[in-house]
Amino acid sequence: MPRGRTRDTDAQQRILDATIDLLGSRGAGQLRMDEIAAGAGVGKQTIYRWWPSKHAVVIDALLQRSTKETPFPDTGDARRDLRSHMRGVVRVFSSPTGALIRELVAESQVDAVVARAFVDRFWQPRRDLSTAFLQRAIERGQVRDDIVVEVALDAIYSPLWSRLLIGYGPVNVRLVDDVLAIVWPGLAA
Amino acid sequence: MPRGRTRDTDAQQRILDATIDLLGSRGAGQLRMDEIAAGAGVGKQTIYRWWPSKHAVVIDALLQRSTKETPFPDTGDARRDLRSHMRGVVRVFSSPTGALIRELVAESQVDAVVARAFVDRFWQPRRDLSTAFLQRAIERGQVRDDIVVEVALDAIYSPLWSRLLIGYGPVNVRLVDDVLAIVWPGLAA
Amino acid sequence: MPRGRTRDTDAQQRILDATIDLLGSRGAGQLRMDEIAAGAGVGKQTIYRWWPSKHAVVIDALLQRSTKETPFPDTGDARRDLRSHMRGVVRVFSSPTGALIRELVAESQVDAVVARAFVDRFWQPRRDLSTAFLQRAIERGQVRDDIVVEVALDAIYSPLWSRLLIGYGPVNVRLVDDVLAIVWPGLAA
Amino acid sequence: MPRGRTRDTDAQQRILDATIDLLGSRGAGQLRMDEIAAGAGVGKQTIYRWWPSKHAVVIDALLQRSTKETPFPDTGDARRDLRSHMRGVVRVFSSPTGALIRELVAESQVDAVVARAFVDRFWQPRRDLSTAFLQRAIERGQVRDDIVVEVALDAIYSPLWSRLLIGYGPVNVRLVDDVLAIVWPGLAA
DNA sequence: ATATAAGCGAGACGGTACGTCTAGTCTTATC
DNA sequence: GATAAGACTAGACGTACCGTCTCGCTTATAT
Repeated sequence: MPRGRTRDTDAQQRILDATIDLLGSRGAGQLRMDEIAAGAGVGKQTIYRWWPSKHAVVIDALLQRSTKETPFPDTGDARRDLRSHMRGVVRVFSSPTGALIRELVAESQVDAVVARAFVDRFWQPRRDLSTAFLQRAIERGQVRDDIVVEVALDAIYSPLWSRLLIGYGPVNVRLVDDVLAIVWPGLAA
Repeated sequence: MPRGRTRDTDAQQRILDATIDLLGSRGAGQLRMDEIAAGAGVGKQTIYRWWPSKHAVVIDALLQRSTKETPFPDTGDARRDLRSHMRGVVRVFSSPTGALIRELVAESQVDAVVARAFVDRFWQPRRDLSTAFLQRAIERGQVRDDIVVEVALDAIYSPLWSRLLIGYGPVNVRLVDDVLAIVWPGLAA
Repeated sequence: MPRGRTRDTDAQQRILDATIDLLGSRGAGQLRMDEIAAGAGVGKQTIYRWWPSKHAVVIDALLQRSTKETPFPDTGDARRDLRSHMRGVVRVFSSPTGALIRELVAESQVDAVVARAFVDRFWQPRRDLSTAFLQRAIERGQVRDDIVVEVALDAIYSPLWSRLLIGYGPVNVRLVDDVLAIVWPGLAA
Repeated sequence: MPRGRTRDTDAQQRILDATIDLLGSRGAGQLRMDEIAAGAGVGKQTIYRWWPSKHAVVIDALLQRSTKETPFPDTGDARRDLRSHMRGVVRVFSSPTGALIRELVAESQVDAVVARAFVDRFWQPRRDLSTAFLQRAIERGQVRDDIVVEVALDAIYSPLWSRLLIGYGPVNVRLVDDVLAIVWPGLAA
């Protein structure tokens, strides 16, 4: 065993929790390093030991919080499963996680490193799950096989994203059904 | 007419131009009040006299620059007209105007006043034109009359927006055609 | 006679009055050009038409206000006349004129032009009167003829000035008598 | 002992040094916070953390620089000792310290807090030394015991001060002798 | 009577320094 | 030796005030 004080592994968790608390309660853009540190009962240096920047913390907080938040059911009915997943996305957007996402998208406009990390670590893994879902549905013959999958997913999900980010309209269950009503005809086999 | 020296509209224009130059050349988040003032040959106070915040300037710059940038043609063929308009949007997103939009969306996550102004002054007027277009197409019998127009427009345009803001894929002419391929079947009468 | 509207000589007076009012009521360092203009019901340009800077106005206000404020009596008794004059100085220092003087001395530390103007136009004329008074007393045989007159006047008056400017002690009638008690023996023939 | 990084006394010293350099080389009123910070290699916040205002820095610079600059000799000959001390004051007034003093007196006209600090921390301690000196001389029978000590010191020193601050005449060794020639007769027992 | 011209109040202008804020780094005493 | 505390550098922010410039109005002389 090395000498000296042992690492406080709990601190890392408290930092992520404080990040979510602050962003969730005050909204995107109101996050201060001093406050994360104070809220976690931690020195700022401890944060910077593990993360290179404020937004790296936010990404990890987002990843930890949102793991398995929106699973894909597999009932065999592709439309129903998709609807179920989209409802999960709506719930996430309305939760504190929504504030984390908004914070990161805001910073993504400014900082290409954050943008890259957000896409690679948050967006793409979830997109991959959706892609797999859609391809399964194609193989089962529930969805047409001549569509561009990537763009199909855009048509399905991006209305939720643009409303989250621009705020011109509600993000709710009703929206999910309206989107499907319009998009599904172009997808169904 | 009020007494006193009148507002220097040339200075106002130089401020908006400097804003666009700086945002266009350096990207969102790289805009500094001192630099706008220096670039416009203006004192900072002159900016603050007429705009309440940096982002109010950006909104005005955006509005001035983007007027009539993406007109709606009316050939009678709704799909063709829509495609033409979407290509215009793609062009705008790739121009310096795209940087203005990204700057404002970033700030919208943080500042509700900016978010409101962006929607009311930029987004909604353009959305109204799109809405009118779609309703015209419905009346002509080219588009189904049982869709939710607002959501239909989301399905059409939001893929462009989410790619602009999140950056997971290209925003180009190809995307326009792919989106139409998926969405149009659900719209066509 | 030149064409055009004639100068409003009353405005000049209102400017000086406003300057004294503001300095007198709020103290040195609290004088703003905008407020002088507003107080005098005048545009700032009108002030700058007649005076090159804010402190040039203050000097003129001081000169106008203090003319003949502290006359030298001539009773034939040099000590008594001197005491009477010093009492006048004490009164001036306690009046709004004191604030004008403090303002100008403050600016004199910073601006050599103001310093020069203050000495040449305010200080030296008064000093000349004192010098004349002292020389008269020497001629009459009431004051020794082997003193350096300039320095004798310093010994007499500068205690009042240093107290005005540094504020370590009161400037009152009692001080006048105490100063004379100490200095007069070195002056009396 | 409190936790956390301790005050960087070297930075503190560099701030005071930069203050003296700037004031000494450019004169009173030419001191800029940004330049002190740049000259000291320090952030502005560090200055404001330890001093409430620019002039609080100047006072501390003055105190540090002038400690023991003008000691009182004690040869037993009061007039000679006084002359020696006054020559020290003349030297100080001609040094960069003179610029610090002029800066503080200028601000004293405007800011009562600075005025109070200047008197309490700089003026009064030195005045106390002079008072003690004079009382010693009285006890030794070299100076009359019926004078007001405070005013005697005014008569001695204030000619130097009023010339420093108003600038109507030189502050040099000659002045010291001339002042003593006039004032000493009123003091000597 | 009309044209011309200077002075005027109002207030916008360019510029400079201010004091504040917060990111990310560095240093100390403590555990 | 890792930690909490917190001081550190750097740099943008929004405000205040100076002295200048410009507008439309007023007041006078010259035609």
